[in-house]
Amino acid sequence: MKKKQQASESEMSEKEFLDNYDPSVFQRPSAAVDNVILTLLDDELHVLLVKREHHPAKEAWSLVGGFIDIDLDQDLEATARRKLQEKTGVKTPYLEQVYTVGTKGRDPRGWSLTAVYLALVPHHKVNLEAGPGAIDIKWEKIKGSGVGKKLAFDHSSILKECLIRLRSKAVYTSLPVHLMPPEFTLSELQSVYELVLDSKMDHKSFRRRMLGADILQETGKEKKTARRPAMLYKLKNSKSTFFFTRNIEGQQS
Amino acid sequence: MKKKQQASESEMSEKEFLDNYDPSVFQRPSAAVDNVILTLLDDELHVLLVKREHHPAKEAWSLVGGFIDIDLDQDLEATARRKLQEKTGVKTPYLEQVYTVGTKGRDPRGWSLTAVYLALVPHHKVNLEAGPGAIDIKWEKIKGSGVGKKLAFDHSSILKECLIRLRSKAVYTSLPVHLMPPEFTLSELQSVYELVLDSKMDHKSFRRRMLGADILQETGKEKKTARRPAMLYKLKNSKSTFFFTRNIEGQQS
DNA sequence: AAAATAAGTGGCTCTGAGACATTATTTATT
DNA sequence: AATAAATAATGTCTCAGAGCCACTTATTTT
Repeated sequence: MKKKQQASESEMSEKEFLDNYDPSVFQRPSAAVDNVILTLLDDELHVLLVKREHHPAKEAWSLVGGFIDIDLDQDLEATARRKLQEKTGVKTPYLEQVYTVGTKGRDPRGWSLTAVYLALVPHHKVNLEAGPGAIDIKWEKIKGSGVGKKLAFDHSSILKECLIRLRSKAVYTSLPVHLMPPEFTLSELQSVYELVLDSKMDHKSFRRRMLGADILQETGKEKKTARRPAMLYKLKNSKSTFFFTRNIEGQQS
Repeated sequence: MKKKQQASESEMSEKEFLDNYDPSVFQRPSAAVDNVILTLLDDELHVLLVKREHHPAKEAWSLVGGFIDIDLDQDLEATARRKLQEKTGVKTPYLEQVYTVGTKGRDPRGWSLTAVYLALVPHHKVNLEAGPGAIDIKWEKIKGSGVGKKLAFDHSSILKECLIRLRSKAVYTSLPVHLMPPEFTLSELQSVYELVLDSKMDHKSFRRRMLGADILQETGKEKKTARRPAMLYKLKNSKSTFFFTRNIEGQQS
């Protein structure tokens, strides 16, 4: 259903063209951003879900997203950050664009696309708020490649893709550090890797690898537990992700 | 500039909601797909460019792309394939979604986003045709992280990102095989890797790595050159990409 | 004081990359 | 026909870092 372009433009200047531009020449798909926001809670991965207030998929649980607001948002990432901050208060998460899904049928309102972002947030930074458009918000535990319930639209498959991304990157990067609290022990970090990869690792290899990457700094403090105290580390550069030249494998757990 | 949603929907069913749905509640950004189509020509990487027939950026060189046609295209990748086939006739390329750029200012017509695909095509499969909207089409040689000329909109930066993607993947995958003709020697494949990574590799390591991946099949035939003939190989599975567990580095060339 | 447990180290093997010398197979030159 | 030149292909060593696992250390519990 295209309308006709409004004039023969052969002799127009670009300025004239733009002054006459009719944005409805092509019907546009709707454009949104969805965030898969992951955190660590009770030694389990959790994803943030909101319960939709409005149609379509009213009262279904969905990822944290929304339409691009062409007045408010300078770019795609701004939409992602706006939605993220609206629900969690977190301003500076690890945020990575994963992919974009766009199909005729994924939304009953018609052709729609959504740019999917993966956000990793340390749980202590989060302040949940349902906010506009949501009647509830909660952390849902990850089981395998998703959550135990159906999600709105194609959000289950989006979540699945993001978990695949997290897991494949954990094999050759330091990505999981972005789930950690400000200070943590190497054993705690290893447990997070083991959780993400669902695989046990040798602690000697793990220590060698992480310390060799030169991304951690000793705090000098020790974690007091019921056993031998462990060194507490913090990130040297909390914004960056380290890429190893070899994969870590571990064994099936 | 939002219009008001058309009715209080609290008691509506989803069907009623959809029957009344006004898609202009939010103004939508324009949505396009752009392909970075790379091939190997005269032992150099080339990218396919078209010269724009219409405003904006009239007569500027640009990537092969266009708006999503919500009637024609089932999904984003269909748009990418449609545009690719329109210009090159290639139906089954290696095609990978790289990322999506969307900003207020990248297109003078207003907020726009484009899903960027990287296509690798063996040169012998290509049949160039300018087609509608283009007054010229050509292969432009890659120099460093781009081409020697300015491109329309933000296409220079899109091209740069795709080259980064290709180069980083060449370090740990068999991706460059998708640039090869149906049969090729290991030395020829190594030259392509060296071209992509701009780095010389040890041929023993390279052979070990490629043969160990079990993705190549001897054809039995030999390439007749002015020197010792080399074994010709073909891909075992031309659609897949192999992931190595260790990076290849090479030395600066 | 001994047992239990988690933190952390030592030191081996194994895989695959890097380096580089050597051998093999062809054409061109004499 | 013998030799030179060039590229294809192999042999074999070193090296880095993962996997493995026993051992030592520091702490609490019994």
